[in-house]
Amino acid sequence: MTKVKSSAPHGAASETARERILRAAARLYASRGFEGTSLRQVAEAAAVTKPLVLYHFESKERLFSTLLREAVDQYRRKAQGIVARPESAAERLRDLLRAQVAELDAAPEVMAFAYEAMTMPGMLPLGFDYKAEGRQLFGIYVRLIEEGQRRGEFRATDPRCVAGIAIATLGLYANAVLAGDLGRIPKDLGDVLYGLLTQGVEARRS
Amino acid sequence: MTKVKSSAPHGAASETARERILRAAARLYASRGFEGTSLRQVAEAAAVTKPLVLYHFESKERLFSTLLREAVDQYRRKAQGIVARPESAAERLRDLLRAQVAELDAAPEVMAFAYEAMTMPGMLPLGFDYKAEGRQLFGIYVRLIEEGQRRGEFRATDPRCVAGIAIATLGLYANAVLAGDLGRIPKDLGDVLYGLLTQGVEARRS
DNA sequence: GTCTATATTTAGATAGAC
DNA sequence: GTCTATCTAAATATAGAC
Repeated sequence: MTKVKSSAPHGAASETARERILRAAARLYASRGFEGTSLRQVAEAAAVTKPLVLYHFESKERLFSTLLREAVDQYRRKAQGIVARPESAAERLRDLLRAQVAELDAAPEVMAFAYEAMTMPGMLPLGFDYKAEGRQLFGIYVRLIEEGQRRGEFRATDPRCVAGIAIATLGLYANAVLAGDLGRIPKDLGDVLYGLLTQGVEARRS
Repeated sequence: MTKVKSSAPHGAASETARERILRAAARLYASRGFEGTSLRQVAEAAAVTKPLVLYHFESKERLFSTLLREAVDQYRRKAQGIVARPESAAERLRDLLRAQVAELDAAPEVMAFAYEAMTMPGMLPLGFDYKAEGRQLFGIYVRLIEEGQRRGEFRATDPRCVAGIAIATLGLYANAVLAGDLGRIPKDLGDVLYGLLTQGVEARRS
């Protein structure tokens, strides 16, 4: 711990250079990909110099992996907390979608970045299997659908397809917001997605 | 037209260097993105030299735009042919999904490449608005859903969310195949996706 | 922690022989 | 059409002052 000479203490509101770098990197990686983003661009977007980025994160790869690990850990912890609840599978699916939509709305650049890193066919030469983390989140959805099927709440269909639909759609919305095609995430996106996932679009005869 | 001195005539089976370059580029762009893919990598994957790539395509950007235009044109023509049929909206939606799944299965690297280019938040400095092309395909889905709603076949919900679900899911499967997470596209993916999109996962009381 | 150099590698692209 | 050799610009990363 070094001496605090700026106005804000360590964890406080005023944004440190390190935090600015992480935010700028998430946005750039989401937009241009890992190899499409240079340290110069990150430094400029964060209003610092290139060597300072390397001072804080050691290398371009470490900046990427730090960012990804933090994002995925956060999503996974929240998701695990929701699926562990003693409710019906349908209710937990609804809450899981709502929670992920809330995270998407709060930081679309982080979700777009994480989705891209997870689904990208190529494997970046990082020191850890970052895609295994993403598969865990996917697995949470799959197990929830399977549980609902065992309980008779959900019909027999490929649970991985259902999980894929949910995650892919969140990724698409994240990209749409970042691209400016969508001003903001619709407040009820979680419920709309839940409604489509469980009921479909087809009109019912009453 | 230059003199034909190799064994195969212009449009024939034996793969030309030009075609090998296009295939290799689709795969690499899908995996690593535009800026993450170097001409050296494209040349190596196509088993030619770097200057030959530039001889055929003039620049890295022109290689990318040639590839994207051909892919999107193909998808759009086929989609327009299907939605113009005199059938119910539900039947056309099913056929559209089946057709896109067939294209996904035939060339997953092309669909993954096109999906990534279309949904990527950042805009590459190419000479044309390549994302407008993708929005046309999206619009085909949206109008089909809206028509189904007017006919009373589909219930009232956000048609853009339905279109997004369909397209995003196809993109995810394309990436999964390319990444090796999925051996092959399931034969019935079009029907499974259609079933989920129209009926949802929820079990019905009979 | 933050900066100004600068070293080193690799990128996209061209020239010119065959 | 395809190659070898080479140019120029930009990338990641380091050294060292403050």
